[in-house]
Amino acid sequence: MDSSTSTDIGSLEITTRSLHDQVVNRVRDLIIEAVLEPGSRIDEAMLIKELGVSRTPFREALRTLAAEGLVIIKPSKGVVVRKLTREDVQSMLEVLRELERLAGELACERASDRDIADMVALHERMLEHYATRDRMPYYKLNQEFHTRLAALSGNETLQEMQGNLQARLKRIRYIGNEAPDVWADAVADHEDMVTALKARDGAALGRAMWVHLQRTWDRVKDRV
Amino acid sequence: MDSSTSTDIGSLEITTRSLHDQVVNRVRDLIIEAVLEPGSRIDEAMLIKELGVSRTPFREALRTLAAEGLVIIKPSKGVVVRKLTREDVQSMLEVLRELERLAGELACERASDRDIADMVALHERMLEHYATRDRMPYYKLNQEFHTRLAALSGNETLQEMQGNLQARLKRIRYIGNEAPDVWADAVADHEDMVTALKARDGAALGRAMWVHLQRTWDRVKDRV
DNA sequence: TTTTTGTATTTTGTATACATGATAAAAAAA
DNA sequence: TTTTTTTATCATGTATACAAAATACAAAAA
Repeated sequence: MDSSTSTDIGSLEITTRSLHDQVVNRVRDLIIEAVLEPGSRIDEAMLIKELGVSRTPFREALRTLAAEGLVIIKPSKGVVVRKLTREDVQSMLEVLRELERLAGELACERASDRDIADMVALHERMLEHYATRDRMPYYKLNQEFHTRLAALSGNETLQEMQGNLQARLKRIRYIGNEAPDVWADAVADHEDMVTALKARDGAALGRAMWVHLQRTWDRVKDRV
Repeated sequence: MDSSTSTDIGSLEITTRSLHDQVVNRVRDLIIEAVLEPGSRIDEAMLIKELGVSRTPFREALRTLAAEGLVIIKPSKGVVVRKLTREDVQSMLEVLRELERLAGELACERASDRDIADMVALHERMLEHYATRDRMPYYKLNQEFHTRLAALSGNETLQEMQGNLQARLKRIRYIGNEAPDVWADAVADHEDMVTALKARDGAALGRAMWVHLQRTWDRVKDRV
């Protein structure tokens, strides 16, 4: 073998992910960050030039994103970024609420002490960002908190579906956290969650997560 | 306009679905019916000849099916039909259980009297097939029962995710119904559901559906 | 002026060709 | 004979070319 691959140190591997995967992730981010605006048409010719790929992997990527519910492919018409209606958001949060409640219950049964300690540490870092009112880092850790709690459920399907809904709702959630009093409520909710998790009280954690997402809906429902 | 389109009678429109959609549905059925066996490699060259399409729509279809969780695409290696492990099935049923419980609760709130009457009628048709031990037609109506109940929830996201899990588990469920005593149990479960639905007792219906799916797991867990 | 009809242009859908990486087979070395 | 290395073959990934449909535009008729 040649010298570049002979020194095979752990995480230094060449990550030559397929173009498909790269395009999926790139375009997904563009949608989540609203660079590609909800409801707007995706100009294939323009984007493939921008991304420097051919139509084949790009169109395959759109099929994947369509299956994830982020874009709508209208046959022979084109592709538009999915625009969430009020009903869409409500139905997603209604489902996400149950998924996260279940995640909370299962996490209390299945997480290791170490896992729980990590969650507590994550929560404390969130509190620090709240103290200094650093919205963006708080927001990112918040996403991670929910993602990791889903992981602690030990249920892959749950994790997958929670991740999917979280991606679809990402922008919405960000919007919902703008008012300061709302932020304080969210922090209080998290406090309840962490308390329940430390006590491994599944029912209480499930309830806390359910309530948290119910409040999320209350917060965002007037803005969609 | 010309004469063929001037008489614009409702459902007479030309349904020239894209090759992509046709291939997705066709291959999905092949997987569900186990013509393409779990764990087996999908021979692209062979199947496109069989289906009479070119690689492009076929490969796009595989991306869609991968996103649905029915196949696994291994980069540069090929595509295999996803083989469900015991853990996969358990995690799916664990989630499906909660989704259907939620569907039951919401259906009691949101379904019209007409909807409920239709469900009861469907149930009665199922009983007839049970009386004559016609397994296949019973099985098909059973699928429809669960699908329609999800629809009555009025929650599109729930419907979508329930449909997805149902598709992934289709074969498993069929297997689970083989023993006659098991079948009797399932019928009894459905009796409880219909009773609760008629009374619009959301909590009871939710519980009945939860229990039904819990039993599904008990039935199939030794076979996967 | 407005509507209709035909035509040009653009966009989308599908097929095919080419490139790259993986696997299997054969040849060379141990 | 076994192992290694090289080479050939095949499958997959990507790009491009061609076909068909949709849209935009212009000319003709009302």
